[in-house]
Amino acid sequence: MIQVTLKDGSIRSVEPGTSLASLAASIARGLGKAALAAKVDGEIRDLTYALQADAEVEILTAEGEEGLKVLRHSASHLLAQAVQNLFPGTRLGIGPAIANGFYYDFDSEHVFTPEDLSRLEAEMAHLAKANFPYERREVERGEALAFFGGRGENYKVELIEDLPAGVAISMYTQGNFTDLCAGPHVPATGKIKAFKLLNLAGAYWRGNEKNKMLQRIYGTAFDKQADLDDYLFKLEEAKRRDHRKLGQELDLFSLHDEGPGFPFFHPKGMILRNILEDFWRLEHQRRGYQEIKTPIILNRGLWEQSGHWDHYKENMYFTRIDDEDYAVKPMNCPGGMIVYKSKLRSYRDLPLRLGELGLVHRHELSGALHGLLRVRNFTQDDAHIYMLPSQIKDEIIGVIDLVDYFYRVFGFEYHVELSTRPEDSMGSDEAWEMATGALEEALRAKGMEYKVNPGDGAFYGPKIDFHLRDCLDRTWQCGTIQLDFQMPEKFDLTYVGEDGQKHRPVMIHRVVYGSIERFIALLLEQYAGAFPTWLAPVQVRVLPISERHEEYSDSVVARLRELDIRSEADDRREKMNYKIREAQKDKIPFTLVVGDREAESASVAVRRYGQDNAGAKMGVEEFISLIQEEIRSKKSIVPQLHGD
RNA sequence: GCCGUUGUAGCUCAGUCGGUAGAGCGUAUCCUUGGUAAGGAUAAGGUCACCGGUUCAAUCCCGGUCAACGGCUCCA
Repeated sequence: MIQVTLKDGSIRSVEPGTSLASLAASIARGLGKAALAAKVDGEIRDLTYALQADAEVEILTAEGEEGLKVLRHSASHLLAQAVQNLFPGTRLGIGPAIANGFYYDFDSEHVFTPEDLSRLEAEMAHLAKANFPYERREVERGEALAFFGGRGENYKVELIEDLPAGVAISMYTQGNFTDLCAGPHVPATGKIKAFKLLNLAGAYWRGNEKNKMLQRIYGTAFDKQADLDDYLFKLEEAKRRDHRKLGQELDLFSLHDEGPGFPFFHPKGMILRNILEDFWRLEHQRRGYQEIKTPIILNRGLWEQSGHWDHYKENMYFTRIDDEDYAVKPMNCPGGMIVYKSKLRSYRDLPLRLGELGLVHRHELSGALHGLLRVRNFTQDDAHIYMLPSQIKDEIIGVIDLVDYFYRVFGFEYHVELSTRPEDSMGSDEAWEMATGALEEALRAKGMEYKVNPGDGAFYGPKIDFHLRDCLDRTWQCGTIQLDFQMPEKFDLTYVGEDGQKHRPVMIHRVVYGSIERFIALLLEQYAGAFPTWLAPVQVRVLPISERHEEYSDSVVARLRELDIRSEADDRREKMNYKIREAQKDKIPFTLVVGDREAESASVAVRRYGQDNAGAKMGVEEFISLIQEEIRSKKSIVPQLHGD
């Protein structure tokens, strides 16, 4: 007998050779039915796996993330089977489970259309009903190559050839379909009950743009239809809070054919921008930053000196002035260098923190543009910190704290990534190691968790990136801290040390919002367009009940405006219900209804955004202190994200 | 940039199997003077993305361009 330790700590004795399926069934009949796979000593296995020695076992069901992942991976095989049945000759790429579902990449003569998706779903349902078991077979490399080679599956052959020697090569078969796959899988296709194919996309084989583009089909699968319906509903909800839609509805900004990727900001969008910038200036001033502004177009020589000409040219725009080459700045740093060098600096001046809200232009690929999240010109809330080597750690920590403070104010959750040296970069290995080490050290000192992105750094230095999430769960880099030993060298930056000699400063490039545009997009999605009072373009709308209340309504607006509370009156000849509805649709934090009763007593009837009840009547001055406190405290209510 | 889809009024969308277009919302004007999510009437508003081709005739069919959307690649 062997001893099996279950997740709850209990121990069971079973015969050697007992399968995980029968173990699950012996624990509870329900578990036997729900089991999809199991974790044995940390490794996820098929239920057919036979236990041979003492082990820790956790039965996985679709209730848990890992079980759901196995289910989705199996669903991708089901899709591949359906595709090959309906479109014979289609060659297979890869088909993994991903965050909220799965995909499979295909190479087919046939170009898949959205209509094909429902046909494929029907075929998948048919194959699921047949309840084919997923059968695992481990084979020799030669056999695997012969099998897939014989079927013309050149992508699978390539995968097998790249597998390191000594690795077990396994194939899974369900009915008439066999795929190269490490597994594990659910016991049989019948386990896949609730699934949906979502969209079609092109994807380069192995993610390399030099390779052929395959056709990718995305889908998702859940344990129960109700869960699937719930997920699809959430997707619809997410679309409702899409910043592109809200930006138009709330009249914040627009995008036009005349300037693809170059956003137009409307009056209300400008209010928001300006608030974000005012807040930024205030907080930076408090932390010892000074502000500068450098030109948007600068001479070619500067960009050659900075390395951008060699390493960033594809992303830059150029122009000619008086027969000389100029470039539109894609980054603010070279201009900042010139400011640093405009006078002699002493070690006493360091750390020197120079901030710049700089408008940069980058030529992004046309297919990459996305609302305000990916544009071709944007304002970076940049700053460059010039310092002594001994100040590096404290300065990085200072920036980490600053970013954290900002994101907290807006109620953002974020995660951190550390990006290391890319292939196309400049500088010595030692400098890169030193810089990367310094960033890591600061992260460790803050006790922050982070993910490493090898090769994702800037061409002049490694970086710490802060990522925020959009309404569709995609993450976007916003804040970043980049340690740079190259630019000071390239530009021969110096400071005069205690010893009276010239020394080389170290510098940090950093942004907090990242880009004002991107940050606004994420704020819109974060609040679903219902901005907290301090950010709302219109904070108060006053609704006079009839024409004879206009005078009073105007006096209330005038009083509020006197105190810089952004207010307006809606004195259209419309019914109260109509005006209330509009004020709610415009997501204005406070709607004040004024009629005879209010005019007589210098009061207002306050209705808050999103609250159904007719609000309380209160004195004008009382309302003013309420809203002022709310603005001062930057109070925000973050609506539930993603409904979960 | 690549793959796929889409492009009709300010917005959301119908429609025309080839005979130059329609609704709702919004806007304007008039009526209604109203108490917490849509009162009524009338009117204005479109080179059917753009450029070519086929045709007696193109918004519709074909080709190209541009843009948007979903991805891939890339990135704040």
